Amino acid sequence: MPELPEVETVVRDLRPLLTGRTITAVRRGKLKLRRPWAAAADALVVGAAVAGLRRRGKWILLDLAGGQALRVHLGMTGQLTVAPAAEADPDHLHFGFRLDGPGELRFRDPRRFGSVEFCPSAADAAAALDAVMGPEPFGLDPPAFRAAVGGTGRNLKAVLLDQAVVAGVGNIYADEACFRAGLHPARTGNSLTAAECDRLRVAIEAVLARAIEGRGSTIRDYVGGSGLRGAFQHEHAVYGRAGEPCPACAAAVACVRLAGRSSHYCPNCQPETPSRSAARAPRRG
DNA sequence: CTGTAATCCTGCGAGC
DNA sequence: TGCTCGCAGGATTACA
Repeated sequence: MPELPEVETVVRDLRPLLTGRTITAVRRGKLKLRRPWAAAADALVVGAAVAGLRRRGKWILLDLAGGQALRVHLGMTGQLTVAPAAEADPDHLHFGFRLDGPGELRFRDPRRFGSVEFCPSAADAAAALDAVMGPEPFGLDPPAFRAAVGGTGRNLKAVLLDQAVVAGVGNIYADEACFRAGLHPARTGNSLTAAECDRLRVAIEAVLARAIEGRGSTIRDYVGGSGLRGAFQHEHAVYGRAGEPCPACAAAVACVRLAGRSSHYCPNCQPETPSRSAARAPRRG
């Protein structure tokens, strides 16, 4: 499932492949995606050069030289790749942007939770994202983070999934961050001490940075912009490992439902009722 | 302010 | 082996 590290990997892969290239034709599938593509946008995109790519949370903004943008969300199973134009179409292909030269930018998405939209103004599109999304999770402001987490009675899982608190965290990295911080995901934000808030903030940044280094987690469908799979799933401490031993203490990883999502944790390293002896972050090796 | 659940969707694995 | 069924979940919305 593409979360921040996966989306960042796609952007980094695609940037050198797309920047400076011109879109020469647009192919579109018939099936609807999560958000609509305006039919009139086909003509506006053809002839446009790609000025750059950026990521905001789990969103991708593909800037065009004329000041417009394509806004992409990978949803659950979206794949945004550059492939040889001569390569046969895969199933579930929804967009093909032919480029000058041999390549084609393709959007494939079996489950169709993703979207590709044309934005007349890249600046407006970026501002719209900023308006609803919290800060990027690198270089978070400690007091602001403490205020956001400590000021709510929601559980940590819900808080971390809330894009308005921190942008880009999804189910996998919410669980992994809680594990690294030694915090039970059912703890409420306002039950955390300042030190625990700080630990959580550091854990979020660390796990996301490490996951980017591993090119993200490929659970099922995810691939980067060049079609390569991720490797960070091999480093998951708790996500998807219910019943398996905790890497820190070998206790069986537990799975409960929080905020409507499966939530994995170590009952030993992440006690629900914090005690002084157990309130230490587990080590990962 | 909370939480819960439905909505969108297909693939896959478990169970029989 | 083939069927059904439940689950996976990002963002949004409705409702309790």
